[in-house]
Amino acid sequence: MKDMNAITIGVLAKSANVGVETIRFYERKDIIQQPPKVGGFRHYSAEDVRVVRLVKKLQSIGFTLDEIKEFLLVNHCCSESKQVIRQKSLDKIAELNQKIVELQGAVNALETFANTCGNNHNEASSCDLLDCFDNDWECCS
Amino acid sequence: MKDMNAITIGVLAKSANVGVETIRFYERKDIIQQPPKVGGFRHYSAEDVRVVRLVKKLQSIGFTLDEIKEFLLVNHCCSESKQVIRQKSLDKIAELNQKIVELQGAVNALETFANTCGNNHNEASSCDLLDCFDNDWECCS
DNA sequence: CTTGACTCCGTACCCATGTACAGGGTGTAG
DNA sequence: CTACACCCTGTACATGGGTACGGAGTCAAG
Repeated sequence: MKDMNAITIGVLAKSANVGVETIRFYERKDIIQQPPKVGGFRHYSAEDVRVVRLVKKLQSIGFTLDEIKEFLLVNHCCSESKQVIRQKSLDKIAELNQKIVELQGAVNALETFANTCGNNHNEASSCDLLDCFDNDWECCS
Repeated sequence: MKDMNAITIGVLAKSANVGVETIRFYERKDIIQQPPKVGGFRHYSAEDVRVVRLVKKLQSIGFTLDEIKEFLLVNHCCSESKQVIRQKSLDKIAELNQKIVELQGAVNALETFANTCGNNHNEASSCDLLDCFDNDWECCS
């Protein structure tokens, strides 16, 4: 008798909007734990869906899979480990804030570019990408 | 008689903070133009330094090399092409603004995490990454 | 004229992050 | 029973963005 509410790998993949192969890939890489198997099939919990979604979220804000692995590993651990991950969080916050500044600079540069260059038909406009981006904001990596 | 101020590939690489191989790689990929050669050696201009730096800047704010290539190609072109790149700039601005919002959400989540979880010695603290990130902000990719 | 730092080209290799089979098993609906 | 959708393991391939290496040429200083 099959539990129709069972979260199989396909269901998990769909819920987290990734491919089935990606889930298996994450398990091979120890980013997520392989769940217990029922009849040879992986049997996930609702929490696993949240975990995979978190992985994608962290990835989209610039974490590598290795960093994500570390965060997830330490997350459920004892408090001395938590101090480690707390520091990493603070570092990451600084990094993200730096990135936000950088992106804001890029938005400004692109706006200048779009306004002064693409917006008119003056072929001799002196503005080009180099000039628009040649301000004093720096890229961080 | 060698011009000691000549910008060789090594000088360019150092000025732009990349490897020599990276420059050659960019030339193979037509991201930057191969400069005239003097005695068989590539001979760059000051503008080339700006170009390579721009490439790294654009890359760091999320452009792929293909996108960068396109931007650089169209940049010096006639005005109908400029309308194309102008639209692409506007699209990119929207994308970056979206990313800024996302990063800001991430900063908030990480701050919550750092404050409520790593900051005390309460092992039973219910807070974990999942909870901190489980708000309604979405990741865009 | 030799040595050392630099360059050339071409090709092969590397890492991160997946994606795609091949060849098989399982479970339920018709 | 058979078809079908799904799952398994293992391995190979793909893509973006470099990085390294072999074997050879160039130049200026000692």
